[in-house]
Amino acid sequence: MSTPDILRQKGIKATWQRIAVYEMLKAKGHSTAEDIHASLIANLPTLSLATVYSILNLFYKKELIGEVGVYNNRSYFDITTGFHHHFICLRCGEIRDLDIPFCRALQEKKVEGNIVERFTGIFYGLCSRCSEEEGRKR
Amino acid sequence: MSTPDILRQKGIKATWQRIAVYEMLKAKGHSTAEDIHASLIANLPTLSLATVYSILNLFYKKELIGEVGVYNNRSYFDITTGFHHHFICLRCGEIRDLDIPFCRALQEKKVEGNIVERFTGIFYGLCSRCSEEEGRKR
DNA sequence: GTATGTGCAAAACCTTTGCAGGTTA
DNA sequence: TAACCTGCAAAGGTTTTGCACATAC
Repeated sequence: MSTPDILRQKGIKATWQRIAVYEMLKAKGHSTAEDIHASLIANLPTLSLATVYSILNLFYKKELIGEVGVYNNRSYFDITTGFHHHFICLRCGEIRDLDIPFCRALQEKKVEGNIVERFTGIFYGLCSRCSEEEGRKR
Repeated sequence: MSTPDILRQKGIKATWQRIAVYEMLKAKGHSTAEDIHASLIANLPTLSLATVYSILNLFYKKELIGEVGVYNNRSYFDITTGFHHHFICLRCGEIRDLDIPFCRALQEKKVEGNIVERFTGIFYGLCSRCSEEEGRKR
């Protein structure tokens, strides 16, 4: 399905700015507003950062995109919407999707009597590549 | 053990500001720097917000306290340090500790080949109390 | 054509920093 | 006493807002 159709399906009017932001998030994976703006501005010099923020917030509210969470005081967004965990490397900053089986409570969208709407799960540490490199140094 | 001793045991010099912040976090549970400052300022008018920030960051670095994560762009701290999940109610803002059994990978401090140092897991939704109240309204 | 989105600049917000003066051990 | 901590104010960085203009449907 084309990006304009994906947007319209969620009730989002398809402007070229929105199409560009959506496709850049899909291409780059986990990104901040600033990341996406920086990547787009070369080809779209008139696109403003405030617009990127507003578009990402709209997409998130309409459940077109998900969020990784806040890292270094910046919000990272995710093209994937389903509940899943992330791993963030404190050395290289890479963000990886994890495929951890969820507990039954979460699959039922209920934990300890509370109704779950959203979930954020982040592991922080050394990614496998960085820990290999650190090991080689010693 | 007294608060000064708890601090010193972690290699933290026991000033009255630090003792006050630690005891307030223990009393209030999950709190932001602003929360703690607001609660203390009535009795300790000279305590500055910048000091509360610096104390909480110090405690966190020394692993005396934990963190819930970032919610509404504010960092919430936790008197408990062990890995555990939280539930945040989007209606009343209450933060609850959850007792979800962790997957084996996490207990091993390793997930998919990556070494885990820290973990943040937050469920967002309607807490049991709020969902009862909402149900009563309808 | 009309409702809605965008761009710009400024504001709002939380958090950190630099430095002078004060306090702990 | 020596090292360290605190308070103040100002700066830093991200995100939001208000308004005039432009665009999608």
